[in-house]
Order: sequence, then C-alpha cells, then structure tokens
Amino acid sequence: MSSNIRVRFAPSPTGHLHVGGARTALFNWLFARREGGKFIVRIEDTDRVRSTEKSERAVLEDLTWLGLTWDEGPGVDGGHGPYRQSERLNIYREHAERLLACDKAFHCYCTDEELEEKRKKALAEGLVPQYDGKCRDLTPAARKELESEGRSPVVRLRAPLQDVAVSDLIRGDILFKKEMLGDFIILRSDGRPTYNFAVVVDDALMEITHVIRAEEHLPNTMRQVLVYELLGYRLPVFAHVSLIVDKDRSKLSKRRGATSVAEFRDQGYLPGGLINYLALLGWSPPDGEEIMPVSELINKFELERVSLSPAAFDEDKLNWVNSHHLREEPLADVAVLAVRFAETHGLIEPDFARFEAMVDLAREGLARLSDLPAAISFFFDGDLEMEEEAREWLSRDDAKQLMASLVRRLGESDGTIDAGLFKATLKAAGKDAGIKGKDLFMPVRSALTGRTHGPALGEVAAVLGRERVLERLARAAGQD
RNA sequence: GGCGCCAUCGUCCAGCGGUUAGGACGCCGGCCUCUCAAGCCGGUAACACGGGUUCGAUUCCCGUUGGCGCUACCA
Repeated sequence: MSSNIRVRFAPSPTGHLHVGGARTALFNWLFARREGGKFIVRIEDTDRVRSTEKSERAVLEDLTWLGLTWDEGPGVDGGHGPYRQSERLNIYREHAERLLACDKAFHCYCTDEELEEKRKKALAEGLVPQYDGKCRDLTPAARKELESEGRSPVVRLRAPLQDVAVSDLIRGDILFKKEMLGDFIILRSDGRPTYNFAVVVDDALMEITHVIRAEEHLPNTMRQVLVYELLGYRLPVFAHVSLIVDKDRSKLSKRRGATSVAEFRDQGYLPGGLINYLALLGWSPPDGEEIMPVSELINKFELERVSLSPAAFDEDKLNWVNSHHLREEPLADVAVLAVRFAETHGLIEPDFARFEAMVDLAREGLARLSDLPAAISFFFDGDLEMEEEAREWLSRDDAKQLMASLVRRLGESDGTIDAGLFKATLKAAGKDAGIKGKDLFMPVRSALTGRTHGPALGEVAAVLGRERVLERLARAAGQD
C-alpha cells in the first residue's frame, strides 16, 4: 500500500529521547506504516545553546533501537532535505523576506530590556503582556536611525486580529480567541527562525500531510495556522496527542524514575516490549488485545482511537508487557540482547546454544533482562551459593543417600543427560527410597542450583550438563 | 491572571442516550505444580460536583472544582 501521506517526528536534540517523545514518534510511525505513507525525522536544532550533536546522535540511536526507522531524515535523503533546521537557515530567511515584502511582517528594534519592562508593567496592571506594536509602522528613516545605534532587528509577524479555528483529528474543532496573540517573532535578531515559524516552513516544504505531536503544542497551532495562511500554504491535518504524566499526575520527571528510552534499554526492556507498552498508553485496539508484536500494532493502529486525557506511566504494567515479550519473542533475538547483561556480571558462556538454553529457561520468570544474571548464575562454575532454605533441604536425614543413589544411577548411563533421562532417573531413585514429590525434588534442586526456586528441574539438569550434575550431586552426598 | 486541553476502578483503556458500567495492570483468594513464574478460576475497586436537554444521562450542553499545557529572540 502506498499513499501520499507524510508525517514527521521533529525532536530537538537536547538530551536523550524521552518516553513521551518516543510515543509521539511511535504514533507517527505507526500511522505512516499503517497508511503506507512516509515517516520523516527532522532535527529541530535552532536553539543553539541547548542543541548538541551528541544529543542528536543519542536521539537517533534511541529511535533506531526502538525500530522506528525513518524514510527520510538524517542520513536518508528523500528530496526534501536538508533535515536539520540549522542547515535550512537560508530557507527561513527567504520566507521571512517574502512576508516582509508584502508587509505581512515587519522589523522590530525593541530591546529585551524594553520589552521586559513593558511585560512587567502589564502584569502589574493585571493586563495580558503583549507586544504593543511599537515598531509596526516604522518609516525607513526611523529604521535607519535605529540601526545606526547598532540595533539589529527581529522580524515579527503582523498578526491579523482574528479568531483562529483549528480542527484536530483527535480533539475536534478548537477556537482560539484573537486576543491571545500579538505580533510574534519569526526571525531572531541573529537571523535564526523561531520554532513556530520554522516548523511551518518545514512542514509545508516537506509536504507533511498530518502533524501528529504532543498536546503541549496545541496553543502554538494557532500561531502556526496564521503562518500557513500568510505564506499561502495548505494546512495539514493536526492531531494532538495527550501528554504522558507521572504516576502522581505531575510532569514526568527523572527524579522519580526512568524517563528516557536509553534508561529502559539499559534496564533490559526489549524494544518490542517498550513499543507495545507505549502504544497502549493513550491508545487501545478495538479488540482489547494488549500483547502484540509491532506488526499487529501497525495493522490495528488508528488515530481516532487515541485517547484525549493525559496518561500516567505505570512501571508495573510496563513490566507485565515486557515479560510477555521476553518469553514470546524469538529466543535467538532475546538471547542476543541478553548477552551483555550476563557478561557485565561475569557470566560468560562461549557456547551460544547453551547460553540460549539458559535464557530460554530463565525468561519464563523475568520482567527485564537486568534480572537475568541472578536467574542464571547457578549455571556457571564456581562456588555454588547456597540459600538457607536449600541448605535445610540438604541437611535432611535421607538427602545424602538420595544424592548418592542418584550419582550411582546417573553414572550407569554414560551418555548426555537430557531432561527426560534425568526425570526418569530421579523418579526411579525416589521410588526405591520411598520418597516423592517435594521431598524428592527439593533436595535435588537445592543440590543442583543452591536454590529452592527455579525452572523445571529436568531442563535445568540438561543445561547444566552431565559433568556438573554429577559433581554437584556428589558434593551434596558428601557434605552435610 | 488570560487562553486552551482534559476529567470512568489506585493505574491504562472500552463505552459513543436505555449495560448487573466491560477488559487489562496491581492487589487478595483458589486451582495447577517439585519450586518460582506462566496459565486458568474467582474477588477488590470507578462514571469529580452542580445545573440543564431528554421519557431516560457515564454518554449531549453550561457552570464549578481539580489536573495539565501555553502565555520566550525554548522547542
């Protein structure tokens, strides 16, 4: 399916990708994929002080990790570039010139201090602080004089005094009152554009059809609509998605826990799990199914089903979603991502197939990959740490005999020990000794893993391997 | 302050004039099971408030309250 639909995600590179931004990107991406349109990434780096190249790389990496690949953007030319606002300065300038030429914009020489003073005064009088139009009708002579004082002007839009209606795909029609805005700045004194101007020029030139973005931009939309009109560009469809808030309804803050995609990645969430959870925050599929791969997300996604109210980020639910992905995504994929979590804890297994087997057994009980090392450490050589309860099981009267009997029986067959063989042998030994159930399994589990909880014992033994199994059983048989 | 958005279980959602208000996370109990998970079964818990409109409002309108956003030469 192919269409003319074009959407964009336009992050400003001032840090890592935030979960809020990630969800906005996701909704754009899902919409594009669903509709057969194009997903464009544009870097909004007109804020010189806060934007860094490092951040840009980080954001792009985060998007890539999530699998939100772009059809046009940094590194992928689609004929509408450049895709970095800092490289489009001349374009904004030209557009501002156009507006200036037909008197829809004007130069303003007011200084920060003057403006600040007026703002304070207005506030003090209980008025709405707004540009007073002082430079609206400056004569060329007056301009020249101001410039000779060394002042460099900003360009302000001559804002028409009219209410602005914005229709939003998610929210319906919204009417903004004309009193709301004054002649806002579109070009700074150093020639760089302001957000509301650059966005419109870019979206228009990049032929964006649907602007899907966070709700915080809703008030800005009024200004942008004006710019579209004055420039003579066609309006895109707007869709404003609600914000993601903290569990206590306040703004998502780093202090209360992880907020960036990178942090979740480092905690061992799968891209598919994070994506799935984020999609569920503010959107729900018609059938109510919650756990699904991204391909299904694409099939089911509809902007019309995006909710209006702010959604609280719930780590419990994220964990639940992620745990499902952990055990439902292809084992090989999970294992590859798992390697670094094991290795940072010194758990290095050269045989990838064996490592996969460990991951396969352990993933049943995991919410995140960061919990993996603790779950598989007993598979590795070295001193087996004994939990107190495990020690107790092994100190039982018949434990030693049972272990000895098992060692003997397993020793009789000299092939590999698979799950079936181990279980059968265990049962036979139990039958002879008159032990079954918990009394049979727990001492053996304790001897093999040092713990009282874990994956199915037969499978554990198989992954452990004949040598380690015999060694650990023997040790348990010999000590009390 | 002004303007705007939002308002269903603790949380995420469903509902789109008539429902015993549904599902999911969490929590509690049970089943299964060598254990832990998973799975299955059951329980817990909500329409913010006040006016309208209507035969009938969770649902439509208005107001109040509350939360959030914007009000920059930040995005």
